[in-house]
Amino acid sequence: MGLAKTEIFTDEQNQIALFAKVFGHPARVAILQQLFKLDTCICGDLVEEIGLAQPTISQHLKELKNLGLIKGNVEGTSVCYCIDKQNWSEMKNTMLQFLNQDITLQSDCC
Amino acid sequence: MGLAKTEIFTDEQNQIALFAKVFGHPARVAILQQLFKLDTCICGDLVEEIGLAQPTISQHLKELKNLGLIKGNVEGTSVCYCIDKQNWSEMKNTMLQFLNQDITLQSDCC
DNA sequence: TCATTTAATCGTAATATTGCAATATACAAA
DNA sequence: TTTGTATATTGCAATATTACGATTAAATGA
Repeated sequence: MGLAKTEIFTDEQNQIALFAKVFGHPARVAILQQLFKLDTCICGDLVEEIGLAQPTISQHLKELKNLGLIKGNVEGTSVCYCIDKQNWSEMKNTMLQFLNQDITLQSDCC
Repeated sequence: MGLAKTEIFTDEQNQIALFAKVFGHPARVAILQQLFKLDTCICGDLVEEIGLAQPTISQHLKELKNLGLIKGNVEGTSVCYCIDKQNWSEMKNTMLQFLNQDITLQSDCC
């Protein structure tokens, strides 16, 4: 198969999985950290910084953009990417709720 | 390829990606939510609850166990799974640090 | 012992992901 | 217009993931 049976899960479960999936590759983690670190926008310096081929970085950027976590502005021949703070915040709420499930859990059982 | 070039990333980036990857499938999200919800351990009721075949659930449980997020106790013919609170907490710290990167970010740039 | 129950493992088909070379596109400068 | 620069897209090979039927393994009960 190779494809998840999304129809049997809730929207929330699918959404969490979608967000998590995009963080499931170190290159995308590194790209996001770099964008946060520079605060200001960055272009294809990412290719040099990360150390993967340009088409590969471009592909990862596309996935991040598809989820709305980053946005890109064309500036001349180069493109300037940065974090979409609004969408990042919304994503964070969803993920935090999932991660914080343990605070209501009483005791170990096994 | 199909395999990530983990050697060019930091341990932290790879670890974040590993954790995120395991959350990147709705079935594993659902399993974890169910284990949290029941507080007490649950066995292969997960198979009925989730709606995937038994070998599929078993496979997902294995991945969660490999990362240390859950543990399983054999009880007679059945196996009782539950959250490993200690490891969950450690994972959460790592993920929270990643998700909270935005709190130091000043202003939008693009 | 033998049948039953429960869960893990094996094998495999269908599909997804990763990475990059080659190419295309879009813009700027000469 | 031509040339160069930066990025996106295409195509493809290697590998990973998902799902499940068939089987195995382990424990219980008759």
